[in-house]
Amino acid sequence: MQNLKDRVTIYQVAQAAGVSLATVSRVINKSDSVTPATRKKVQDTIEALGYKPSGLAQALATNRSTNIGVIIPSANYVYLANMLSGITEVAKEKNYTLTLFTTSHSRDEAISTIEKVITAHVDGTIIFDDQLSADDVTKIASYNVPSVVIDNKIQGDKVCDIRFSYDTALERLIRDYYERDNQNPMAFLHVHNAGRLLGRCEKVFLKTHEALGKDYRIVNCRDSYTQTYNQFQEYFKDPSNQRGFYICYRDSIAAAVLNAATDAGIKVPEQVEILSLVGTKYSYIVRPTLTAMHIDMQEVGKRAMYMLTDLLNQELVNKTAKIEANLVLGQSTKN
Amino acid sequence: MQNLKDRVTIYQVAQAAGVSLATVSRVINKSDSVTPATRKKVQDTIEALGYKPSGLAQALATNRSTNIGVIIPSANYVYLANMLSGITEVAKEKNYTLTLFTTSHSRDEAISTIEKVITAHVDGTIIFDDQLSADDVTKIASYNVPSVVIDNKIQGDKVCDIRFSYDTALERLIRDYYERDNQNPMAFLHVHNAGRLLGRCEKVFLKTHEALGKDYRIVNCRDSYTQTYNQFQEYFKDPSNQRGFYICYRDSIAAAVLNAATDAGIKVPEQVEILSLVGTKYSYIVRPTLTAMHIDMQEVGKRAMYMLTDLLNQELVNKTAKIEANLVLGQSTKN
DNA sequence: TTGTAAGCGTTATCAG
DNA sequence: CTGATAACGCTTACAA
Repeated sequence: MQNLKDRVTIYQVAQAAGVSLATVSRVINKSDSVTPATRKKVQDTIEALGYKPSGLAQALATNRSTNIGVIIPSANYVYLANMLSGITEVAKEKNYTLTLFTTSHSRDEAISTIEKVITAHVDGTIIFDDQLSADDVTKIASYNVPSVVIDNKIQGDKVCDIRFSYDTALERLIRDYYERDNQNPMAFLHVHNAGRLLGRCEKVFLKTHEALGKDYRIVNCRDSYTQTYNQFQEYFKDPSNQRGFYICYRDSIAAAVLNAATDAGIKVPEQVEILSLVGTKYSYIVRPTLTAMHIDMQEVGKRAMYMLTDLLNQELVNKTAKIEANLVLGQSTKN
Repeated sequence: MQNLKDRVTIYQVAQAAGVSLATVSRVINKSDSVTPATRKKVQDTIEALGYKPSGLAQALATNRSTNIGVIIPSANYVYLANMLSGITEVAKEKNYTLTLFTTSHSRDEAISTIEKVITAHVDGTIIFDDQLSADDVTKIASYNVPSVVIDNKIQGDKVCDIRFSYDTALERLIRDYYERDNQNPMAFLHVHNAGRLLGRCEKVFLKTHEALGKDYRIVNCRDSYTQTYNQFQEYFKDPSNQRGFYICYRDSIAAAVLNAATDAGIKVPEQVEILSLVGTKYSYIVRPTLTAMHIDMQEVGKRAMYMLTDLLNQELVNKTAKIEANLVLGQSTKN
């Protein structure tokens, strides 16, 4: 244990132990070809000097940083935090370190993120970000960093993906609703620029309604609890809005609609029904509980990290994984 | 733009541009001493070849990784995600990259995390983790990596801290409660190993009750919504528990108590009052809304990152910052 | 089994 | 203003 400013280097250890740096290197890399005696000697002086190898130098020499990059729009969403948690778990198991890149939902940030990822010299990336296109991912891959991409259909030499499937569950839910002879049109809360996932759901919503020949509503709103809450306080003043089924992006938005309704004395689910598309644990913490589509994001994170390590070891068999969203019924819908 | 496997190096750029690598280095480092003509020539071939400098090599040469480590128990808590979000924002501004280290609430993980942080060669760390002691932080500092420590009183040559203060607000809240001539004893939900913050609050709770000569209760529970919810479903069956004031660690726990109460037909706040110590936005999403102590963790993250960059630039004036928790009244308490 | 020496891709100090 | 050349701390053939 030392207290000096400068790091102890492998060279100093070698000198103190009376061996060459190659031998020290062999010891820290657990190479077998080294006498127990010298191994011990080296280990002791490593201990005595408090030597820790420089990951930087190792990475430069081996061309492996044991570091993987995670690209997300922000750390501030519960479902992303859940995913991050799953990633960290497996990363630890596989002895990788994580570096975080956020794009703040902006294209400009996304561009500069790509640069950063490349100079950062990560061994691979996990990407869950709507700002990054297939071209961007290919560009990253062209610098020899493989990626697993979440919620985007991209595959290539060094790219695999994990896709979410909401289609079946969502379509069935819509059909079921009208079969229970509900005549109030469903409403879809459209959030501008909220990304692919919501976009795909909206498409399913539209298609299914067209197929059924049913009317529907699109309500524009923001991706913020407070703003949506305020908006729906106004919205629910109109009696014609006080009935119907509202499909919301995520728990916060659904909760905003839910609270605006109940705070205005509207009965949920008797008058107004609500669905959250991206459910987290908050869907069962609010009252009434929210009916929500669930995907275990922690599991997605783990899966992504496993796929990535397989990809890095060139032993990945399946280049794509599909994860079905699960409808969990709560008290915010009638059935 | 190239598609080859191996990275383009500075040397290849130099050769292609017909200059020495020193010149290329000057160009990418925006050194002034280089002719506009050659600068352009170099920049063009950099563009043409799609060259990105290796951060690894730069770090090794300059002894600066422009990378800071964040040490937290898990990414899976909302308030930590908020903090992370604040950190990323400033990190981006200051051109630092973030690497994430999680200790999973375990001492063993914490130990190995220290090793990892040191070999990772980060320029500094932000630590919000109860598993790391002052000694651990000092050890990290002895390897010449400065730290800002959150919610722990540690200062040193290269260490500064940000502390949370709950004492004043909490004590006043308790005194106010009994002055409103409430005779039902308050209850403190004790979570085993939940860390310093809760421990300090418990101490204030005990001291204030002793000073007032009031009875109190300690209820043991787990740091999990579901478990606490189940526990309190049982707990509230006992009529003697159906009155009182419950002080809970964080929103999830408070919501568990809240829901267990309301689901059992107990009136909140008329019969049972509830306080959350670590409030997040979920405290105003549940119904009734939760009275909670709030600290803006996003702001804490920003502040931490600012302190760290100041520390790194040796221009930090104040080695410690204190942040007062803010009591925000909701519907879960009477006043 | 161990040591020597040539990289890994930069920066930085000299001369020129 | 530009070009050699020596670090930076480590790994890894190749020799011994």
